[in-house]
Amino acid sequence: MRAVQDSMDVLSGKWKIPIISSICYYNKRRFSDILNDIDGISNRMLSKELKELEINQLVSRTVLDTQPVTVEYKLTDHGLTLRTIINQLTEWGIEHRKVIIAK
Amino acid sequence: MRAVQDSMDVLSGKWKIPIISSICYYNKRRFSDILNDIDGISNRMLSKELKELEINQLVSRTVLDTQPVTVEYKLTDHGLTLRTIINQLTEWGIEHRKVIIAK
DNA sequence: CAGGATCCTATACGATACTG
DNA sequence: CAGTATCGTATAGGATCCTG
Repeated sequence: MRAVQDSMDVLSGKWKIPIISSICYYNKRRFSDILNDIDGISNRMLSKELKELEINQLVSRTVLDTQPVTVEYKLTDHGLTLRTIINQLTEWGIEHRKVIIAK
Repeated sequence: MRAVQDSMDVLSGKWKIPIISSICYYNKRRFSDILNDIDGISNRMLSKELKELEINQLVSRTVLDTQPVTVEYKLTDHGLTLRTIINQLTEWGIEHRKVIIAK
């Protein structure tokens, strides 16, 4: 189980996967856009989680020379390897909903 | 992002995925065996998480008529649909470890 | 063996306000 | 716009002991 626990150490929590999903879906995504994509997240949490994802090399941060400043997030090559997992989790969420409602 | 958040509502946390992995790997698994499979989990947490997984219809519980009582956990059909995701998360954990160490 | 009860701590998370 | 600071609450989780 060790390997899967390593994954969850990085991906667990309420927001990591949704954040990665947002960036993945749009390829590049600005802070405020991610904030809007994800239902219920606060700027404090988004900031904190993005920092952790950066430390774990899943996400890269680029400050754009605009006025006012905007910041663009992308998935790193390593982050992109999560793509199929994200897609499957999305499909699974839809199916899961049906199962629970059916009961 | 809604669908992936639905998934994470059910799967998030430190232990759910490792628990599912353990049961999935062995097909059937007893309480004490899962306890041993997963590094660092307490019986309190295992009990609590299994109950939640049962409520979400991912796991089924069977009390065996032995002395003393043993309890066997299996994945439901719905739980089994997580199989490929679990496998990919396992592989990803291994790769992630390499990436982090390489840095 | 499989848990429940109790108690306690850590941290995840939320709300609001502020700044370069 | 993209955060940081501060504060407060809730929940996750750990340790230990107990029981049918």
